[in-house]
Amino acid sequence: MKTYLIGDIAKKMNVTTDTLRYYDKEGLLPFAKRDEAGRRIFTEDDLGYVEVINCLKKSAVPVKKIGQFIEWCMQGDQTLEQRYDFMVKREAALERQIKELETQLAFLRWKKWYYARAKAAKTESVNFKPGTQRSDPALYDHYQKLHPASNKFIE
Amino acid sequence: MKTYLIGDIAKKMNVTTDTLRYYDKEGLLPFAKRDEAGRRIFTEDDLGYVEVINCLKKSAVPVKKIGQFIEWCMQGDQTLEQRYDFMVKREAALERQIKELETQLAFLRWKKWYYARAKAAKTESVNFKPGTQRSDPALYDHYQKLHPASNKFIE
DNA sequence: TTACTACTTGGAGTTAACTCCAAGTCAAGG
DNA sequence: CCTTGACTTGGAGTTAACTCCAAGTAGTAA
Repeated sequence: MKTYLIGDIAKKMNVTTDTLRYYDKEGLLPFAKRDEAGRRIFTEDDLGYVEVINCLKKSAVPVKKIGQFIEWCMQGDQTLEQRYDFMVKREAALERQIKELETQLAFLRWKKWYYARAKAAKTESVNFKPGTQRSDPALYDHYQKLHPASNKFIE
Repeated sequence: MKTYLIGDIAKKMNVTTDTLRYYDKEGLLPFAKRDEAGRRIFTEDDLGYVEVINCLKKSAVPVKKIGQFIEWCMQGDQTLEQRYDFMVKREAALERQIKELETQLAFLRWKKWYYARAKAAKTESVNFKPGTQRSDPALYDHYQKLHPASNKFIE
């Protein structure tokens, strides 16, 4: 059966071998066996775990929590409930995070428009509320009319 | 004119006053003046900067980069180009990040479905490719037919 | 007036996630 | 057979972003 060394996995995950050894120390790779030379070997089966670790990492799940999940995987069928609950919680957390980022994106786009307008006038003051140094609320209203909320999901 | 102390801003941003003093040390709050007692005072005008800092923080922009942006703000109209470019880059980065998270969310949902199925059977082995310990590719195909890609944007 | 907060500074400590290094082992290619 | 490169361990160092003192001052409410 095809096996992989730590460097192969590093390439797949786009991390360094040092990072993988750190993950191993933290309990993320208990499934890795060793060959006669003491080198970590990964099987085709292990790639499934690697994929999960990668996904959780990219979803900003802390290493310790990933370790907990992998530990459950090692314990077999008695932890199916925990693993399901884990996925439910992560799904909810990620949905929240994406919504949060959508909000920030909308703000960034308003600021981009704001600076485009200031740049065209060669002065930020065209955006100010008369007699102040801060953005005119009427300008934001105007922006919102020009840019009705997009990025709505198809349900 | 209405002014604010550090604690007021902390409440608005939902951070501690220690965190705000750390931000000040890092150059994020150069607009803050001091009262006779040496306390930082924030004006209505400053709230605009606070809002931007908050947005960039939530978008995972490092403190140093936020500091650079605020510095440009302090330099006036000669940096409008940089500030516009900054917003363009941040918009693109955030769009990329959201797309990445959408991908991970899709994976998490598949795994949730996978564990729901395993849980119902009281054993993960119902999901395995016969003769192996890993997920049957045919199962994933099946899942994809049941769950056609949603979360597409309205353009 | 007295107590109670909220603020000030400087600086030390913490945590997560790497990142790097030294010294050594092993295997495959020429 | 020898070199080269990939691996091994243990452990130290780094970075970002806080987080937590201690010691002191200043404004507010009873």
